[in-house]
Amino acid sequence: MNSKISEKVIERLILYKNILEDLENQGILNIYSHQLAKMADVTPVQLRRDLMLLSYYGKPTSGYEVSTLLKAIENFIYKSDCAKVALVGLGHVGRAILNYFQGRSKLLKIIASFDKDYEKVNRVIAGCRCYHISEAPSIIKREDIKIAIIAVPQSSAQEVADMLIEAGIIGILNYSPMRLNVPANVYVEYRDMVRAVEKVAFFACYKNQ
Amino acid sequence: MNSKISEKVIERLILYKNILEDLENQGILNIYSHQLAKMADVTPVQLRRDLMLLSYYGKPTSGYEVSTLLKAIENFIYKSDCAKVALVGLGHVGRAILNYFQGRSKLLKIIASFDKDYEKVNRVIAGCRCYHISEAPSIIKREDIKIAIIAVPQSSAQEVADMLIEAGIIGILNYSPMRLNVPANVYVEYRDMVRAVEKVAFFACYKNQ
DNA sequence: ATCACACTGTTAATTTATTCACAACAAATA
DNA sequence: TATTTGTTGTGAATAAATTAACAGTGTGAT
Ligand SMILES: NC(=O)c1ccc[n+]([C@@H]2O[C@H](COP(=O)([O-])OP(=O)(O)OC[C@H]3O[C@@H](n4cnc5c(N)ncnc54)[C@H](O)[C@@H]3O)[C@@H](O)[C@H]2O)c1
Ligand SMILES: NC(=O)c1ccc[n+]([C@@H]2O[C@H](COP(=O)([O-])OP(=O)(O)OC[C@H]3O[C@@H](n4cnc5c(N)ncnc54)[C@H](O)[C@@H]3O)[C@@H](O)[C@H]2O)c1
Repeated sequence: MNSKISEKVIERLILYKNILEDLENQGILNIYSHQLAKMADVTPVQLRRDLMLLSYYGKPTSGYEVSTLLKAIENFIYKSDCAKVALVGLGHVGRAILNYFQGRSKLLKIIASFDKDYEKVNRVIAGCRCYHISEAPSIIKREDIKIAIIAVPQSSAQEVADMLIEAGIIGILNYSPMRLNVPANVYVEYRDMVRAVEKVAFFACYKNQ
Repeated sequence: MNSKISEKVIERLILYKNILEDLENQGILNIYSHQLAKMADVTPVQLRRDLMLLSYYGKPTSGYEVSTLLKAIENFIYKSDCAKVALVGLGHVGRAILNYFQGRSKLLKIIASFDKDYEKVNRVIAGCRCYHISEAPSIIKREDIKIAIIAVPQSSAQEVADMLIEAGIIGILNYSPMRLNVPANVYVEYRDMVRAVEKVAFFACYKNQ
């Protein structure tokens, strides 16, 4: 049917969505492509091109209506069967994530967290209870959770991933530096901050000769 | 001189570097492009193409020598004048970063952290002392720090960025969701985990129809 | 009314990134 | 020695992403 949707377009649409949420909160009703593009650090043409994916149309006179464009993007991006998220590993990173995440996405919710440390089990952080990792398969299946965040040490990441996938997880955000071996239908995104800083350091210097 | 270097190539080179470090620790001396490519989830051709940026050559018989290829990539990626990193904001995220980062990059070191909360000032975490944010300009100038990680609340991110840039920072890794307004010579990378999870959720569902 | 304007949506052109296809090569084998 | 094998490095081809160019359109000024 559709031609393949690229990662970059989706990243940009999600960014536009964020910006539009802010604009809506500020009570701004309409916006032109060049204004929104500036806020997103893209060209106006690219923005308009990206919006072609949606079935949404602005007006040459008043530009885009913030609320309806926002809805159109949400509609395109959000898949309601991927709304529930599990978090594995309640160490430094896991807690930072949990404290930050809840309520920040209109659709996505972390509805369970897991750890192997009994000190952490049964604690409730940001409205989310922590269960022992051994309960993960049954809870993930029962709640039909499809998305997981991995924040366990590198040495446990692969075994945790195997277990999650076995239980039905199809999307993983992996904060450990471990490269995961997963079946083809599972989507994995890696977030290693060391790599991120190295990239920044390279391009910062590169830009300045 | 050279044609422009793309972000994706650099991200991949950094990933190859990581993998090669692991291989070196495992005592593996040589590796073929198809093996390394598999570990990095790229095609062998792409890997070889990427290595064309380096002035490094493998052998048709034994492939690449792990140690020398690693050095070649380090040589290409690491710019010694961007080795020092500052961290601003010692909350949940800041502490997670500090605990994780030190010693994981051969070149980069977080040599100072800053917070406005006097409770945190003078604490030493992972060998890095925390200073009051008001001291940031002088320390950054004195130590000639060029790279910074921002982990303060969204509401303070722009003012912190302005101050850092004024003090000489040219590369920022921004963990707050705030879009920063910066001069053209400053490179900014954004790491918002809500956006990341939303991307994962989209593509996980997309992949599975 | 009509014109100039400022904007959107989209086709076409261009640039960038990836993949294909193969020459060159060194070792192993017959 | 000649041949086969498996690899690298890269020019050429293809695919993907971005940018340019412009037709269409409602608005407000003249
Ligand atoms: N991407 C980043 O920015 C970043 C930053 C810091 C750390 N990290 C990585 O994230 C991961 C977590 O880092 P951290 O600083 O939070 O570590 P941590 O040691 O503070 O926390 C790890 C948690 O995982 C739990 N755990 C360990 N094995 C488990 C298992 N098999 N099942 C369930 N839970 C298990 C531990 O009990 C602990 O609570 C590490 O892999 C680290 O390398 C990433
Ligand atoms: N990218 C992610 O994965 C992720 C995850 C969680 C939080 N966040 C974001 O990262 C930022 C920090 O989150 P957190 O959970 O660590 O928050 P936090 O409240 O735990 O920590 C913020 C820290 O910044 C300090 N601070 C505030 N204003 C400051 C200023 N002007 N100068 C210096 N220090 C200042 C505070 O004293 C505090 O120590 C927030 O913007 C949050 O939105 C990002």
